[in-house]
Amino acid sequence: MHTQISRLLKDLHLKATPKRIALLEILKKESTYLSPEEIWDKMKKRFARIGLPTIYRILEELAEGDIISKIAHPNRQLYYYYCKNTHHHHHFVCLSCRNVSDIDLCILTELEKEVAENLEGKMLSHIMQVNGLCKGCLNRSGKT
Amino acid sequence: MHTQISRLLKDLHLKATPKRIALLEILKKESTYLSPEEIWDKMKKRFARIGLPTIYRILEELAEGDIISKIAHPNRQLYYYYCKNTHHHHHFVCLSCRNVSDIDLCILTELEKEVAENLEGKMLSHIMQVNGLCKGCLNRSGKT
DNA sequence: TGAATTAATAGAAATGATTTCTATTTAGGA
DNA sequence: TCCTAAATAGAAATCATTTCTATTAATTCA
Repeated sequence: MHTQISRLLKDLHLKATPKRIALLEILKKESTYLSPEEIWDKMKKRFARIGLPTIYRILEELAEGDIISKIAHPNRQLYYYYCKNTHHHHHFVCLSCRNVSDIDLCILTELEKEVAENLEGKMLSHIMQVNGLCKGCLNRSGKT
Repeated sequence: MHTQISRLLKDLHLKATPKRIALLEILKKESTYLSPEEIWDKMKKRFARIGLPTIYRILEELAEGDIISKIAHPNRQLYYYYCKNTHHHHHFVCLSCRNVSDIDLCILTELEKEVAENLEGKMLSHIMQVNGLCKGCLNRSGKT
């Protein structure tokens, strides 16, 4: 049902357009992170006319609304991933197969405390991501 | 003395060229992070002929050798910063005045443990950076 | 239900940080 | 001092991302 997705969008004050719904469905279905162009390719199968800027815009809106998460790849490209896990956490991303695992180490409170108490500053955002090779890719490479 | 800087470069198997030495001097002198173009501007005052690609190349070499550190700005540009602190740590970067403070919370071992034990994966790299407003900028904005 | 209103989109074009390429120069060892 | 590999200049290319404007579509509410 699109109902839940529509609600999700409405809650963000975004109109539930077919393209936004489809994009979210695509990301939800995918188990790995995707690049904007890859998402575009999948969208082109559903829509005769669809521009890449639309993909970028929707991704940005959804990431802004914390519906999807950005993956910062060492190659400096951005990728996007839909994560069911809604509480604050971080990701271990496999650079080989693009799988994403949650890391539940919560450093958020400690960081905020450190910044507030020791530095007397204000934390606005933080980036925290672990890149590596997942279990599956390690095993596979070992067998080569 | 350039001697220490020369040694630093030699240890990385990089020739101690005047430009590499000057770039490191510039970064060492600076208390904030700088963009490649800003570094270029400063270098142009010392060298009649100097190309921006050279700046990028040197910065990459030095960052690769852990002599300087990259600052990933939310605006998606890279900045560079010379940090005296040589042990593993992370940075609190002020988005307003560009000051950098060290954060000594060491999550590295916990992360590695989490990845190795829970996920059975291999950590290759991690990004961890806290963005915000430093004490000085907070006070300044309060007085406005 | 059907305009009216406002947001969303297409498509082309621009942007701009970063990289690549080739000829030339230079550092550092022999 | 000479040689050779490494470093650099300068121009050009790359390419992810953004901007712009005209057009279309979703929602509102009479």
